[in-house]
Amino acid sequence: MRPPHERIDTPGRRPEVSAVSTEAARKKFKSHLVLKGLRVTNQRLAIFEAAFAQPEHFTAEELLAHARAIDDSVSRATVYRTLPIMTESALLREVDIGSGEKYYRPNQAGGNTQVAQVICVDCDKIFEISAPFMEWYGSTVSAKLNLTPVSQRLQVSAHCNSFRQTGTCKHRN
Amino acid sequence: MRPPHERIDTPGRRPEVSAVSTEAARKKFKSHLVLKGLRVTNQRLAIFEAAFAQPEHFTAEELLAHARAIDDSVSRATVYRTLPIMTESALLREVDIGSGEKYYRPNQAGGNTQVAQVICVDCDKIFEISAPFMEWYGSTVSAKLNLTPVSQRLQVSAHCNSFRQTGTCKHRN
DNA sequence: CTGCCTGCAAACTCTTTGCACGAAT
DNA sequence: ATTCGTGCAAAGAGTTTGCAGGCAG
Repeated sequence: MRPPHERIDTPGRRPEVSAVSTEAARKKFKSHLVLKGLRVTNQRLAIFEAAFAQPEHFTAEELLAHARAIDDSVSRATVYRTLPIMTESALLREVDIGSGEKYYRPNQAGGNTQVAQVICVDCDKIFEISAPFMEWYGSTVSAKLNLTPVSQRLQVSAHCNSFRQTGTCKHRN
Repeated sequence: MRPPHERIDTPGRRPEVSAVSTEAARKKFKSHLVLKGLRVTNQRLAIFEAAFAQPEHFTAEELLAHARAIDDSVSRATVYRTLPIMTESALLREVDIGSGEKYYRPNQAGGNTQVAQVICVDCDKIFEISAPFMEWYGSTVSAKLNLTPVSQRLQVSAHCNSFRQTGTCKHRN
């Protein structure tokens, strides 16, 4: 097997959410709300802004904290109610690494949806790698079972090499 | 990409846990307990037997029910305390499909540990497919990030084609 | 006999939900 | 003026844990 392309997001090459793409996403978010007959509330907007200001994957709890910094009336319940809206509209991707809590991340404009994750088991830091072959694999395998593919995920758990030596991970914490 | 080999476990070709392999596993289980200084209790044995009698992936709750049929003194707590012992000794594999509860499955003797899952989102039925390239992928990608690979998982979520038509899945239920 | 193992029930974590009030349209 | 959205707190699901008594070695 030879993976088509690969692009690794390391700290030195982090895809920052630029102001322009955030603006486009904001528009898309509001449109989506209106289209679905949902209301454009300050809480929903604050949650949106907080989500798109995150440089890394974030949890619901982290999102709550940052959203409250923007609008302190935001409640945990509203965060949990807004997250599905944002994932359904493809503004966010949900990343479940099997750690109890789910992570979220703004989707790139291009809809770069075929991504594998490499997870540092020492600090839960998530690296993402473009892996377009996943989609091909999903289709191929589903076809053999007479199923219609919905999504696929590929995750690698790994130890940080510096952890063994220093006892801590430089990635987070 | 061209996956090296593939083997799909369909109902017609289900890898039954044969009596002989169960016996080998039972020996391994007892050895493991002794080696770790753990005690060989009736409850642990009942849980082992129940696990290896399952023809499909099973949950902790299902395992509890079947273990109780063998020894009705088995408690939920002991099931949850025994599962890690059995996964650490590689007798069971843990399969997390992100559905709230974890699934388990006896490991094949050969240590067929590189398996992808295809999950029917309608009924949660889990198909397994040998995918040895996962290991290669994990190593390759980890190396680039200066990490040491621990494990990898590849999962495809899919709709059962018959579900759209009949409204039910023939796989389970 | 000693100390690990057990069942019970309470605790825990993350997420969802019922309800009455409040705000967007 | 409606009706949907909200915060609060309680409920829920799956899993873990503290404790006192029980059984393996």
